[in-house]
Amino acid sequence: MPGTRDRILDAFVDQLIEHGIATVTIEKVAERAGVSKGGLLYHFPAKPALVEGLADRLRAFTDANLARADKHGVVRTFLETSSPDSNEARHYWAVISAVQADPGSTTDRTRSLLAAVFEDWSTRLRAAISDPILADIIRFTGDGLYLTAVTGLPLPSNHRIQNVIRRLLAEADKR
Amino acid sequence: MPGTRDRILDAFVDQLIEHGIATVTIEKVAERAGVSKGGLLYHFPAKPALVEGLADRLRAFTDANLARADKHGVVRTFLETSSPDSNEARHYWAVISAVQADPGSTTDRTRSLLAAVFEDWSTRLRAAISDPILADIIRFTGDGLYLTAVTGLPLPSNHRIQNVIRRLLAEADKR
Amino acid sequence: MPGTRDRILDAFVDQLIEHGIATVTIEKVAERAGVSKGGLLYHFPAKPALVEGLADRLRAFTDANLARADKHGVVRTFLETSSPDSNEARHYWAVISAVQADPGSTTDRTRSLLAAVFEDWSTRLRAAISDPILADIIRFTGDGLYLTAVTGLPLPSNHRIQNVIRRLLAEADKR
Amino acid sequence: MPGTRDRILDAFVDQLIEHGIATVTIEKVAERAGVSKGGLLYHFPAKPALVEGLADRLRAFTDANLARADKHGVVRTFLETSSPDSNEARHYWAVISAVQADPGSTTDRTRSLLAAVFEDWSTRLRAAISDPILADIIRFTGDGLYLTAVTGLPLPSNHRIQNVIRRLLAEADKR
DNA sequence: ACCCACGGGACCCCCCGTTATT
DNA sequence: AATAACGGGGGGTCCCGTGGGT
Repeated sequence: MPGTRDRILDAFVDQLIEHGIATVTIEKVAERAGVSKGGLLYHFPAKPALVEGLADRLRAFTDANLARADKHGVVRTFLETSSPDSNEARHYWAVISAVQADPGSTTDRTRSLLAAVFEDWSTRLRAAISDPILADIIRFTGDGLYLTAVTGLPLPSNHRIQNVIRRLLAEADKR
Repeated sequence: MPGTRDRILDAFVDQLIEHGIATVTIEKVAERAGVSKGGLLYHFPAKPALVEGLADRLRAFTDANLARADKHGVVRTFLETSSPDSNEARHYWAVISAVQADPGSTTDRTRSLLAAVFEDWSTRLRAAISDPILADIIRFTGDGLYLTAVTGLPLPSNHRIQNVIRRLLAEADKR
Repeated sequence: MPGTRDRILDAFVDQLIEHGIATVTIEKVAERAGVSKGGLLYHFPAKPALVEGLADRLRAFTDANLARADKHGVVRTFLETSSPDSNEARHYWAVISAVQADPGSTTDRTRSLLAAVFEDWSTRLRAAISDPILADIIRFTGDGLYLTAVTGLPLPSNHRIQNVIRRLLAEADKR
Repeated sequence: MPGTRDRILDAFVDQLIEHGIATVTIEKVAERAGVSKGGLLYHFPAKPALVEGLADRLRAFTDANLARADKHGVVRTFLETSSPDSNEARHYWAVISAVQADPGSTTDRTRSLLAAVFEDWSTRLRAAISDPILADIIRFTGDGLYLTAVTGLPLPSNHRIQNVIRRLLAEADKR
């Protein structure tokens, strides 16, 4: 059984993905995590701390994926972790949502953790692909794909998406 | 002097872009628009109606840009309107933010207006570019670029962005 | 076609009886009457005036019934007008509801019109029935019956109610 | 010192009886109960819950009175509890007022509690009085008396009221 | 480590009544 | 006689965070 802290963060992410950041209240998260509100606030003294907890886990997930990228290939790993179902992607979106919805109540640490994750992938892609412009294109395509999915906008058919991925992989190999 | 309705919607977009959806309260919007709370609610009886008003204007902006695309070129126009400063992009983001923050309180009309705008650009790009996979890549790159900017994530230097755009324009011309 | 004033008062009574005094807003009444809110407020400058208009009509209905009582018998007429469907009973209840819900915003005129109607029936019953105690019993039974029905409490079967009425008529005749 | 819940319900009843249901706001009730708005809402998450709390207490008062009726006589106890000053009568009226003012926001539980109290008295009266028609007359007279008092309509002199009660007691004894 | 009871601020929205206009 | 647009107050309730207790 995972620790209380992790159960709380899981509940936060789940609630946000399912119903949107505006519906994420301390009470609902606590309930989903099977704790009382007081219990939650013991672990995370206030809402920004919750988001920071998410950012910390995002950092951890990213580190794991970056390590995996050494063996499986950077481009492939990047595009895989961009799938809206991956833990990294879910946390990525959760933190972005929270920060974006109310930038005023975001801790500096959250902001820099988020930016670092973004930069790390960008750097790694540019290191792995000799053509730097193509690296950026891959980076933005991945983000566009992912954000389109996560914002609920209509996605092209899976077939088309696979074609996009194949093409980018091929281009990256060519150079 | 623009009509009250439009002043209200302007204030809504401005507040959201500047401070995030969580800070958009009826009262602040009313104040920014120079109208009383009651006056605002006369025109938009509830918050979802405000978002729907935004979606209507997004539709109008998109129509104008789609028309312009016939003369200026689809790819170029698309990438231009993706600039976070364009009226279309601002409305696009505002509506996405609102829908995403609380999908439960979004009208069906808002949802379908938003999806239609997305689809219209996608269709137009695929019609203008003979290589359909490239069309999708351009589409997602544009979205990724735009959403990165608008979510406050670190953007690459302007130089790099221009290179990406130039490359995509060249590729689209080639085929 | 009835005048606007009467259409408004009809709408007021209908809305109150159907959905309760708390749901009676100027706007809803206006809509039901097919007038704009401004139109309504032209005829009744404020809410207490509306209730007073109702009390005036209650007075008129009561006068008609009191006149009818001379021919049809006081007890019988009283019990008939106590039926929750009669116009007098509906107005009676509407005014009582309004006064009771917020005695603070009731005009003196409304209050005295209401009391007068009550007293007039009481006096007339006592004049018609030689036994004054029986007259009071009939009076209160009628009110109890009526108020039970109008407050939505469970009524005895119609058979039982008819028995009550028959018994009271017989007793009144006896003395 | 009574529990917070009870202090809140007391304040609710007092405010309603003194100034009418339309003046019963959460804030005023909280203030009268010496608790903050938030504190009140902790115990009663919404207004209908408050009314339901009243209905629960009405049920309790009624049970106590029904028990007392075994020793003191049903008719006498019924007419006594119909006095507008009794706790049962006050709660009875408060719940009826609330339900009647806005039937749409009444919980099913409140409705059935109210109806059950009404029926229980009715049944008990009919069991105690051999003449069922007289039982109904007593029932409605009691209600009429009580509701007349509580709605602020002019009551006959106390002397006349006592006569009515004496007469009914005598009639009930006779058969 | 966790929970219950509570204070208090804010937000949404309702609703009344006024004013300018026709 | 009637309407549209608007100002402004207030009520319900949500939600955060605190503090005492276990």
